[in-house]
Amino acid sequence: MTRSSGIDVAVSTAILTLRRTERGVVLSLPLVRRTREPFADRWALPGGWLTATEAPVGAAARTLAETTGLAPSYLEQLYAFGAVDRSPSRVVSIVYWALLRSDQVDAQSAEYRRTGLSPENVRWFDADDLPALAFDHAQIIEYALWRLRNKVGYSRVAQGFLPEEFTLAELREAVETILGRRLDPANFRRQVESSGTLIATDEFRTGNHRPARLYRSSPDAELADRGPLSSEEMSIR
Amino acid sequence: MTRSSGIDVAVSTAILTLRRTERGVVLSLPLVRRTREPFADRWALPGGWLTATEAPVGAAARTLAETTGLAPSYLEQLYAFGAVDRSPSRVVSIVYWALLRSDQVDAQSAEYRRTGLSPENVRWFDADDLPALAFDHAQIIEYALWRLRNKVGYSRVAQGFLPEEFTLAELREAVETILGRRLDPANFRRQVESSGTLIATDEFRTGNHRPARLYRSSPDAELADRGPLSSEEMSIR
DNA sequence: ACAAAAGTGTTTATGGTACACCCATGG
DNA sequence: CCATGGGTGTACCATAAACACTTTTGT
Repeated sequence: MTRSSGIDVAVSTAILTLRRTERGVVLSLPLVRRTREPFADRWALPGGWLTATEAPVGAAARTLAETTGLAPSYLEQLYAFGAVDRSPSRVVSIVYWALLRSDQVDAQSAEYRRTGLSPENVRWFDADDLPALAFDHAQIIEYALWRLRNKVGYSRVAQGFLPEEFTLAELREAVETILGRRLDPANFRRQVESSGTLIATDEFRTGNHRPARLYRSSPDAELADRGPLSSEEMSIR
Repeated sequence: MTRSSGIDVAVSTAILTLRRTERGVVLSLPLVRRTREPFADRWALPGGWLTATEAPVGAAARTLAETTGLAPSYLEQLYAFGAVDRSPSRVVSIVYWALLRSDQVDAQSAEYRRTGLSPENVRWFDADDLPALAFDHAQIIEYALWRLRNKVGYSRVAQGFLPEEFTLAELREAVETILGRRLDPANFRRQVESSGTLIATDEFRTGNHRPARLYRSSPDAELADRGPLSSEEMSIR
């Protein structure tokens, strides 16, 4: 039997969320500091080896939970990277990309600050201010961001960043951050309203000005097309 | 070292072309009859094990050439399939999809008929009339066709099926076959002309009626976005 | 001359964009 | 009552769809 011996399979995930910082809302992602060679002490995408009894998407969900303690609101395969020279040993990485609700990330961070114990070797970075990365992870993140920016235009992935209930201004701010440009509030409202992906509640967010109606994601559909995980998904659901 | 031992990596390719049959032009693809277990005697996508010294895209191009004797006009990664139960042994398949120029396929078939020697265990099937397939290859082909139909709407992949020079009616027939519906010739002409992806020649195809101008694909751009193969592609180019 | 495909013109609908304007609340 | 964001109305422009019409060839 001639098989592909000598090739290891890894699963990594680009985990994206929106964080409120001094310079406004920014796209952020958690990275893990490597403890071994190759690329010891460099930052890398969370991940690990694919085990014999685990589906790739399951491995992605597991490592995501291990590094962040959270469940993703969206998870999709990004690409399989397998160039011969991308690692000293021969590694094929199946990379996923995921979205986390920013309120859950904020709650998590507050919890860490409160208890004083936060995960070692995990840190959140702004997507536009990344450190030197291990392997080809810089290009991978670049591609994940491209995919996100692309998909936000024809799907409702942006809702994956937001809590259960949100205002249209909050949804618009998320999209604006992803795209890196401002949108017309009036036109944004009409587009998203006519798309039928939102459910208006009777509640309002009260603040400094006129209260804004709260919406929630319509539950009857996916945030976006996630590809052919029909069969794969069986094993995780 | 805990690695992903026990997992084999395969590369398969859904190779698509258009063939002229009794019932008009149809989407077709070559399948290979398996000679071993599992799924012996079943039809399957062309492919093989990923070797330690080969990039996945290179393996796809190689097996494609081995089964068809042709070079693809388009080649893109489709998805990495890795469900635990998709094969008796643990196999992760990195699947690509490719387009072949129909004139090259026709010439190849004519050559085989002429010489009498055609590849054993390889046969072309209509995409809408497939036999029982090995593994999860039926779903894989379904997804490849979905991707093609999707991408034909916002790129010029359809040109990958056509020879060097072609008429707008031929391009339209290709798109109509992919989408499974008729298009308005006048509107189709304007859209493709204004897209700037075609170069008009001074030649005309003479036939039963008014001669049609021949066009060729503009060479300065890809047929479609093929994802992040920047680094991978280095090794094959 | 006629059939049929190549190619042009015109009308209408639709969706996005820009922007003026009104509404409701906190201060 | 004023500043500010929430929310509505409307004109404008680009593109897609539908379809009438002209052109050019083979028979």
